[in-house]
Amino acid sequence: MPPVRNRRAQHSEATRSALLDAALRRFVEHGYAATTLEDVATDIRATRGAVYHHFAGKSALFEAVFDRVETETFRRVVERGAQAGTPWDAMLAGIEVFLDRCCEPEYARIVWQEAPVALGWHRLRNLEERYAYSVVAETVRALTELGELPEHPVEPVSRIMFNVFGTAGMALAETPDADRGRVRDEYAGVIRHLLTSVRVRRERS
Amino acid sequence: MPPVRNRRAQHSEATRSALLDAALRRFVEHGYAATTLEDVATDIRATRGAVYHHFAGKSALFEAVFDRVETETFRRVVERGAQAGTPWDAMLAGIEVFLDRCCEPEYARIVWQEAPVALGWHRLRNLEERYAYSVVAETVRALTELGELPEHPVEPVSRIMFNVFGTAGMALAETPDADRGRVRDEYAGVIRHLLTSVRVRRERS
DNA sequence: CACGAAACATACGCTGTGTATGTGAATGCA
DNA sequence: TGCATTCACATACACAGCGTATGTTTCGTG
Repeated sequence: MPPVRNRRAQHSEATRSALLDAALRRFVEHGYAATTLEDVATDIRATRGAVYHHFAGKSALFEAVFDRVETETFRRVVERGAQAGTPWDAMLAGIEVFLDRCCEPEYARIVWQEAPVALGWHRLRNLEERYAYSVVAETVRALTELGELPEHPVEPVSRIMFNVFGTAGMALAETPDADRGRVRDEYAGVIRHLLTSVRVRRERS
Repeated sequence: MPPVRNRRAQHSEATRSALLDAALRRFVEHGYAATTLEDVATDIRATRGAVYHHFAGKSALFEAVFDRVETETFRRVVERGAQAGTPWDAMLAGIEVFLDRCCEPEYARIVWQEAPVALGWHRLRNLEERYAYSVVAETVRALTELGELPEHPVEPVSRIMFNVFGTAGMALAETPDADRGRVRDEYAGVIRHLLTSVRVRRERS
């Protein structure tokens, strides 16, 4: 089928969105390396010209997809966290939301499996600074200040916690649908145990 | 300078080794994506033909480099662990060796930064099964059986621990030489604290 | 109703991988 | 000792896929 010729100015935003949808699907199903811009374009009956009109290049397209997925996740986590009573409970609630999100293939694959390949380690690190990591770091900072976490430099603690969550994300990304619920709960259990263990037990005065 | 023509059968192994050396240096200094097989070949005054004679392709070359680096690390960790009295102390000692190894740029860059890009997530996971992860998993299994670690499924606990170590590796990979000692000790402290916290405290009977 | 300008499509070049083929030196063998 | 074979590469070629430069259609605007 030949490309459609009568795309109008008003459809611009729709085209961009359709490209993001198509790219997301391709990246999730076949991975970053195996998807061509040609593929993405023809999926919406357009050409690579359309892609390069809306995005600076292949990795920029991935970044846009990544941004969409991460922003949505970030939103959900913060939303739920705000409903909790204490910072500690906010964190626990946020983890549950996060783990649920990791059960959706699009999140797990894009963020934890493909992103390192597509963006390279440094770029990814810079991006995460704006999304998930910033939330974790802020939480750790607050909890340390409240005395609920032991006195350690915030940076390594945050990095470690961030990657602990990431471990669950990566694991769930490759778990078959049938087992995903069980594995999710296993990780939830281990993480809760871990956090409880490191939580500072204050003496009742 | 033109390629050398008089390479003899006896030099074959030397050529292979030289290619690995050159590749390692290139991958560490410029990253996987930015290094060409042409670069690697000319570094030892050969052509890409030599590379394709010894290795199946670019990613296979990286795998060989990866194997070299990981095997050496594995060896050191196990060696030191064997000297410890108890399994728990063996683990702690192994962690110290591992963190020292992470301070060497070649290890941190190859294993923690470039490997995901070069091999993709799945391939890397399969490889790690044979190296670092297997050691961690075996340790966790043993410690759980001894009752030193709480009763959790071995798989998620091992994955999480593995990635906690990985966090330190990644962090050290991008830490400037001047700060590396300090950061190393920060991570060592946090990890020790973490492990001590989750260790099962048994009642003295 | 010319006249941009947005929103693409088409055409091209270039880099780097992989592969197929060529070549000289050593080695086995009659 | 001559010749064939094989190893260890070098050379040459094909091709995929990214990026870029340029063309074309449609619509808003004066």
